[in-house]
Amino acid sequence: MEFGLGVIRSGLEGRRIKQEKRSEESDGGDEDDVHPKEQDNNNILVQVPSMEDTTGPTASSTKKEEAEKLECAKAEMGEAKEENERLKQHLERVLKDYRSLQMQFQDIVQKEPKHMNMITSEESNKFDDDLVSLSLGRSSSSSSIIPPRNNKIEEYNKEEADNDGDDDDELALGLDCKFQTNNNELLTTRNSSTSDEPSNNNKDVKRVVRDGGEDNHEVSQHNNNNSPPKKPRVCVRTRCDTPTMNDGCQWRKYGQKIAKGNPCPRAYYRCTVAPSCPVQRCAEDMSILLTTYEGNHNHPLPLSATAMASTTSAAASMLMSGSLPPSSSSAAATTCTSDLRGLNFYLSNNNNNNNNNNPTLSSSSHSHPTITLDLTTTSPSSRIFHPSNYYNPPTSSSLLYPPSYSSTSLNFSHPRNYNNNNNNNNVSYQYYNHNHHVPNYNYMQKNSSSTIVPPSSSSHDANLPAERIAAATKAITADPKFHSALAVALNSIFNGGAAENLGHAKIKWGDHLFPASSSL
DNA sequence: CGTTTTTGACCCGCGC
DNA sequence: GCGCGGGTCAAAAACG
Repeated sequence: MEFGLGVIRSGLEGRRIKQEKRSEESDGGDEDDVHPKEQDNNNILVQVPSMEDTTGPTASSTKKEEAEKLECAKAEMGEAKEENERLKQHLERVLKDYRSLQMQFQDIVQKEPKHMNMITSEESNKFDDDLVSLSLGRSSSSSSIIPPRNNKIEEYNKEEADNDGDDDDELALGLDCKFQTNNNELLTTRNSSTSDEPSNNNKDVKRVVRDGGEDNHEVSQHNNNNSPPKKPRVCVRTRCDTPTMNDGCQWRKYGQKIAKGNPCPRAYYRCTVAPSCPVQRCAEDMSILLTTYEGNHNHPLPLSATAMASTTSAAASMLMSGSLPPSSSSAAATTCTSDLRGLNFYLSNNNNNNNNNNPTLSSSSHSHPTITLDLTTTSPSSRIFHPSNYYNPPTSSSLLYPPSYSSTSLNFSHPRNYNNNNNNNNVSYQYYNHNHHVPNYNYMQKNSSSTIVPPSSSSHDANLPAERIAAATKAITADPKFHSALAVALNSIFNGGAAENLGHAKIKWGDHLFPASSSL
């Protein structure tokens, strides 16, 4: 961890890091998967001097030593290979467990349709994991969303009919998530317009507003004010040492500002494949990286980027659909935050949390509706759904959130570091490992006009995050009150390369609490 | 030479 | 209306 180095490594440092990163990527993704032991072995092999260098009276003994070293290195390499095989088997086993878990999940959903608030049980039964689309490519119907509840459905259907054909072939990515049902219907949650659309597409926003109550005040206010709705933002707090979070996308920095009261500059990034994706880093704790996603990708995403995109998409869906519990709710783990950019709150919240170190998901209020996924902390799974263990009474300032936006925090469990509160950096570390499968983005940029075909889904490594994210996204959008659904999504990301901790993950659905890995 | 980063200027929304 | 701060622009610099 490089405390004090600075958030945005300006000048040479930042550039050096990026260049190093590029060189790593250009070496080929598979090489990044080399087990540390194998890397060590490679080093050993390289360090073995050439036989030609051994001359003189000590040549024979040197040769002997070298031969021993070589044998030793070979032995270690063999061990590493064996371990690699074991890990592969482990991964396969976890995948199998995961699919088994999916089956359990579907069984539960089918048995208890009462938990499905946003969609009917029939619709939920139609879902097939193989048919889940995360809206990561071209969408044929951008306007189809989860129908509103109550008697607004008719109105929704009317609008839907009027809208048919208007948005065909629209590129919609990022903050959309879409489920394809068995009868080829597309169920999409839409939170904001794509960059190609007018930003004030109130119709889309209105459709995801829940009827009645005060949960929808944020969006309805937009409508009342005749002002364009602000795009939802999804903040992801992670611990990492790099200037930006490696989320699978390629970002280009276009600006930097010194935020008042923040020693770390806030950098602005755009997705270089297409505009509209600013990313910010802003933190007091130098190890904290706050990445804010706003807007939708309007281009196909590399598979490795779909995990974060779909997670943020799902989170934004929850936010904009008003499915997050109101701040006044007595729902578990609900806290109030005054301001997204009031990072003091988040940081102090964590720091003062008596080592609970619970990852939190917070939707906070500002000019933009924002939801924050706090991935910097860990929590014992035994506390996951016991809010009294980690609920922090809101500070006086945290109660000052504007009424226009609900301010909500969800808590979820992070299975990693189950017993290790001091190893927070593992979170980001594992995430970066996850990006070892990042495709060659230079290719994408140079061939931006051509169709980008994602890697074959037959690859376990590449497919795993998207697969899990798909299930998680489905869970989130299926039941807006399912707080822990986001945990599924985030577990999906962070468990991509470390199956050994899945045994600590628990997923709650309705009254059911079951481990993420059924056999562990 | 093309791409990316840096950085000061500018725009705009919001609060007072 | 004014000031502040967030966000963006664009020219210059840096880099491979």
